[in-house]
Amino acid sequence: MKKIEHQSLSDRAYQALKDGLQEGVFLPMQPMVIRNLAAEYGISATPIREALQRLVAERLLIVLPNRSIVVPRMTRELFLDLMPIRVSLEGLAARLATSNFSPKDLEKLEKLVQRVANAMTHYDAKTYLLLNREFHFAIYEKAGNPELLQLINDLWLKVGPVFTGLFDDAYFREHANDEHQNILRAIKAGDAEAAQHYMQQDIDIAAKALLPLMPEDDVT
Amino acid sequence: MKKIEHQSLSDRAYQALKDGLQEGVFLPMQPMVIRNLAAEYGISATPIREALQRLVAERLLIVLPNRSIVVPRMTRELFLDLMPIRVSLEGLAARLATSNFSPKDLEKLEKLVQRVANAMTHYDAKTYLLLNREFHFAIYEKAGNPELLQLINDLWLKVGPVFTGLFDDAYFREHANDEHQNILRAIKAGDAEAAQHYMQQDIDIAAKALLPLMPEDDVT
DNA sequence: ATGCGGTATATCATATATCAAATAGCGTCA
DNA sequence: TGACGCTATTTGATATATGATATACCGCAT
Repeated sequence: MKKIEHQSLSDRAYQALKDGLQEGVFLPMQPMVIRNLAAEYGISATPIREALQRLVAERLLIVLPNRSIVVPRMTRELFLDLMPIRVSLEGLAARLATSNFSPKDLEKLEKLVQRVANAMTHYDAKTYLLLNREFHFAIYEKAGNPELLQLINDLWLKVGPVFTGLFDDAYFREHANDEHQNILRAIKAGDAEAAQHYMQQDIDIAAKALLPLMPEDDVT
Repeated sequence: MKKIEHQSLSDRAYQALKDGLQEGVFLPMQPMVIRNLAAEYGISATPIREALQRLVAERLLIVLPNRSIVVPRMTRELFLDLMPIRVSLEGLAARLATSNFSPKDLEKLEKLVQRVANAMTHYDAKTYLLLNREFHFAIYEKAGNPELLQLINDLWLKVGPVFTGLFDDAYFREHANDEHQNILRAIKAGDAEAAQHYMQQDIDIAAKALLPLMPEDDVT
């Protein structure tokens, strides 16, 4: 008998909004009006308001001076602030994870590297992005540090929407999977420092590919 | 004419609760009952609930399976999870900060190191803790990365309450300010790598002093 | 003494009404 | 035409009532 899982409306609204964020449904700087969202989701304003406030507390949304809540526009400055943090935390995660892989885990990781390569060969940006994320989190989860995983997940939610620009960069397209292979090799060799190094390289290269796409500071 | 700053009840409740957290007013694992807090603060349940949910979203509070909200008890495991993150982020902040100090900033930092030493000489734990925090954040703020500063601030909110145990450790009492002096020297020399290294040492030494005080995993 | 069922109570979650604040729109005046 | 004042409207914030869920307590049967 399957346990009945109760989920509050607030939690469900939160998840729906978060999915919408990930899918880029909400335009940056466009007010997310509580009453409209409530009507759209067929529930009252309260759980919507709670879900929005929660996303604000998680810094995925911001409150403007007129109190409306919006998806922040990614700016060059914010992007530059986030990158060293990602390098630092994701490098740490790769280092912590390195000694925690079973042969089965390694096999899975190998398959992911291959599938990433395949997606790139076919210029399949959408699949690439999904698999890239899967590859990275297959490693970060092995770090065995829930707090760290959560922080990294939050970071990805913030910068995720701009990853779609990665395929615009020819250098990136050609070298993107090199670092994945280097990371994999280091992990297989149990070389935590190397894994950290190549993970940081991967993030650095991606950041350099994306930076030209970042708008100058907000001109709202 | 001073601008009239409007602050919502929800924001004010949030700040009051956060202050309470910092001062250790709320016992770990003791339910924070919305109605009681609302009565105590003289406002309705809604802004209290919002403030609590916000603190949950920031992971400073947790929701138990029975839906009550509590301050999580710091466990050995959580502590061990948080420390490498602190080492990583606060080391990064020290490194980023190193080239951003004016002579006046350095003077201020020097005074703080002296005052920390003074508090230790007088076995003044309370003053020590305040000044220690002030010293650290004087540096982190110089990193010029608001996202990073926020993350570090959050981490300090989580582990802050257990810092009171630092004075219990004789080794720590004797060596605590050594690293501060090393950090200061590195910053004055503009040596970002050294500043990072000594900052990480400082956090590491403090963690080792605190670890014996950490209870085994939750036995609620 | 223990386990079970039912009821009462406590407390969270949600809906709704109302209040508070911001903005839009309109008319008037210089 | 632009600035100002006023009103209406929109939208967030809060209060309150009610629904939903969890827990405590009691009585009864074994």
